[in-house]
Amino acid sequence: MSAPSKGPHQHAWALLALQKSAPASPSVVPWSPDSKGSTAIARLEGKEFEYMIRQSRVVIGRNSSKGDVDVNMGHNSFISRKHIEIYFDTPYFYMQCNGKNGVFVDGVFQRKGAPPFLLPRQCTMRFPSTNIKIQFQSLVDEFDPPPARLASPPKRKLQPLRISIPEQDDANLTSPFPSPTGTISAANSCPTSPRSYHGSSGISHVSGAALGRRLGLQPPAPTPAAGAVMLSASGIEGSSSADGTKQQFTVRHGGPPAAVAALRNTEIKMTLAPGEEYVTLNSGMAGDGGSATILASGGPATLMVASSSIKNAPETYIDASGIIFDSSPAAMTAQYADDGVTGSGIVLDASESGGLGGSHNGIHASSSASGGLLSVGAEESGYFTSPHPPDQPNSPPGAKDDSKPPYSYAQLIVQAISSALDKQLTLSGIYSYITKNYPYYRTADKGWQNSIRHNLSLNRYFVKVPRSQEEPGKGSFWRIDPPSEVKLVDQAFKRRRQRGVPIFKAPFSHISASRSAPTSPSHVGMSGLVTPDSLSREGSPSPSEHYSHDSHHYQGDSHSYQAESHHFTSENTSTSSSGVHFSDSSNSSLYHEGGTATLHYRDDDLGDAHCDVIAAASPVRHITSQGGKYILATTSGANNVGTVVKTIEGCSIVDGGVVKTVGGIIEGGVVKTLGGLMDTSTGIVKTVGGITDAGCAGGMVRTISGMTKVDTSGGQQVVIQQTTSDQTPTQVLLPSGLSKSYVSVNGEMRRVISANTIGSSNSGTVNNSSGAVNSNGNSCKPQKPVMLGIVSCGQPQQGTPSHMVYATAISSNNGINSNSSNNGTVTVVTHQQQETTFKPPFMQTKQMQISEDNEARGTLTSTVEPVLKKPRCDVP
DNA sequence: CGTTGGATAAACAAGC
DNA sequence: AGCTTGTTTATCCAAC
Repeated sequence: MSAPSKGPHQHAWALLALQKSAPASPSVVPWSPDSKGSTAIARLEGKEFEYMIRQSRVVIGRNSSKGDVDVNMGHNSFISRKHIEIYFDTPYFYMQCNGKNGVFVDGVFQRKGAPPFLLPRQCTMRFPSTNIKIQFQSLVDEFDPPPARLASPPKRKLQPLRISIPEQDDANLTSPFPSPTGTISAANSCPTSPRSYHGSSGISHVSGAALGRRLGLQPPAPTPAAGAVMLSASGIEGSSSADGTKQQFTVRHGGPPAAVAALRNTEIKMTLAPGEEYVTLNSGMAGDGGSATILASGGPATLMVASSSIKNAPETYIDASGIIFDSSPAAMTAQYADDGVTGSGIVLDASESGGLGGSHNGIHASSSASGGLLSVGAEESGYFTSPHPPDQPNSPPGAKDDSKPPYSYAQLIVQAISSALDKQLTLSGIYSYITKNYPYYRTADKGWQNSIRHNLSLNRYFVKVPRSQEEPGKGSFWRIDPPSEVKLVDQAFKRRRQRGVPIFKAPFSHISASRSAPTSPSHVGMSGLVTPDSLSREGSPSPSEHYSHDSHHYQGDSHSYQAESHHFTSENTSTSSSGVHFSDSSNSSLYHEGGTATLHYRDDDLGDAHCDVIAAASPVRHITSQGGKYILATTSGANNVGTVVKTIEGCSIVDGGVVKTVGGIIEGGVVKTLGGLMDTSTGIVKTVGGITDAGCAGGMVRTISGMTKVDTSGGQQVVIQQTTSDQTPTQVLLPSGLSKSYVSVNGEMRRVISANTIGSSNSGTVNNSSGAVNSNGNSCKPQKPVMLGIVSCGQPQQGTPSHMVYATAISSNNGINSNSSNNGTVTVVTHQQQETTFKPPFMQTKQMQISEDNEARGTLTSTVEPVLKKPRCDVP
């Protein structure tokens, strides 16, 4: 190899000649072994320091208990202890990167373990995921380095990543549920459920996350010119024009799908594999940042990101999470047209973390008009600029070895389910996901499957969705309890300590130690997942906690259940390794000080939810993601004073002093939902953590913290028929024709399996004192409603037709119609029949007032805790 | 030490 | 009958 031999054992340093320095340059000095230790041979300059290299080898990194380095870059989790070594090997300087995140040298990424890199006389090194830079300048200029490795960085083609990509064909063959449409599931090509198709045209969906993880090609090296862009969407080969103003990237992929990126003055040419035809980039954030969609169907297409949008929006986020491939070879060109926004560009960030999470962790591209530097993170473990602290790596699924993955079974299940396009999987689908992505389980005996089933049954955040009767297949679908889903997904890839394996010190342990809401169901265990025990065993909230709700403990039996509400504490999640990528093209100081932030999310007495971001010493730049919803805390761009928190969720980016929502929607600085949906056209909150019918507009709230898929055309609505006697179960009445719909019953997904028709004569039992009148004043009495069926806990007991009915649905003013001024009250009533044979687990009433000002004011009162999952019905 | 989180095993039932 | 799916109980272990 052309790289020089390692080590500074040189004997020819005396050959160095005296040099005169340019006036504006640091002094260039002669160097000889005799002068070692006294004469600087190179200079390192950081933002606040200057270091003269006088020895043959310097180590740049961060000090630790294991010792100090020569150049301490401070405590930054993105910098490894011995991140870079620079050594002098006559007559050149070389750089060896040992930092897990690699390093950028003049914008060219150097991965860990790469051969020694011949440093040019002057260059800038930047630590990935940070804006921490070091200028290197050789003071020994007798010999200019040959233009070896830097001669044509844009065209340099590096080794492809070695990624273990499960064989798709094999997967499809072995999948118990091969997609009827040839769907490639979101991130891992894991088998999808029979319903995991979108549309009917055989479109395959591949998330950006998948792209970032799975594609194995070296990103093109950017030019270091002003306004340079860098593309790290893996799977893209790049080339650049000589002047660096135009780059072209061609995506090739034989098996895995391709990545796409859009960059200033950059064409992205995608050559789609057979069977893949077009690609979409979906954008919809950042104010008027607009939507960028590529649809290259059978021919080239161009992504145009209107630069006017760039001008008007400091940051434009392009969510390329849903990249669609179809069925014939095609070429697509994505182009970002720059019409004068100097220095602006688009940062593409193909998040890896939570990559199995599918579309919610897609590619996010941001651009800024303020600077030319673009950082990009289409990240691959150990290769790209990892979002993960070096000490806390997060390997993607698709384990590269057969060792046991560092995830609990519950995490694996969450990974699997969240990877499915429709966020549900059968048991066998879960199996397949695991065996597909973690080879360990291919060879292990079947005990792990038992454990998977055990976890599904035991953990109440896994909810079973029965199939409809006419649907083929065995077993139910499993989902993640919607109120918990965001958190669980966010935690699903956090490595946990392997049993018997010593653990490194968590970089943010001081945050981890702060357990803000120990009684919360969101309590995060070591694996980051809520466990039944944590939900049931823990005691009352500590008085010191800010957790301000009423007691949510049902003390009726040995189980004490916590309310699954919309308040939760992010805890250490926050902060760190959950896979948030922060890309910033500004030249302002940039920090990733996850350790300085504590994120508390709460419902305070006013009913407003907000998160206090407590920044210690440094501006917080990097907080958390919650199920793919990014919360970025930054210093303000203008003057670096104060903390500006940006919450990015779906379609809103909001600056403000506090985080407004976690997973909710903010508009104009006003919290609109607490993780729910809002009709963005009218600003009317539709749900609090729930779902309305599609698009919110004109729809009705269907659930609170649940999900329904209900066609509400025609003004139909869900009606709850509440229990009026011990002999009558609570029923959820749905509009007719909903035999394949979902309803949320106390947070549990249920499919409508009964087509029982209840005549309108039943209206007398509808729990609606006013007769269920919709916004138009018309009767909402359902026409031929479909009875969901008896929603009961466990098996009906002999002689007691319906114990423990947990029906949760919309009652009363259940039609919150955007056309109406009726912001209404959504009342959720769960009724517990009392029987002498067992204790009622709870009687719960939730009220959520959606106020006139469209701010979500979730006031939740619970007399006792709801039993949300796996309730024991046979308690004697 | 007790508690907690998690892994593992196994009994058992229901349904295909 | 055998398998898969799902529930439940029990035990063990390591970390806290």
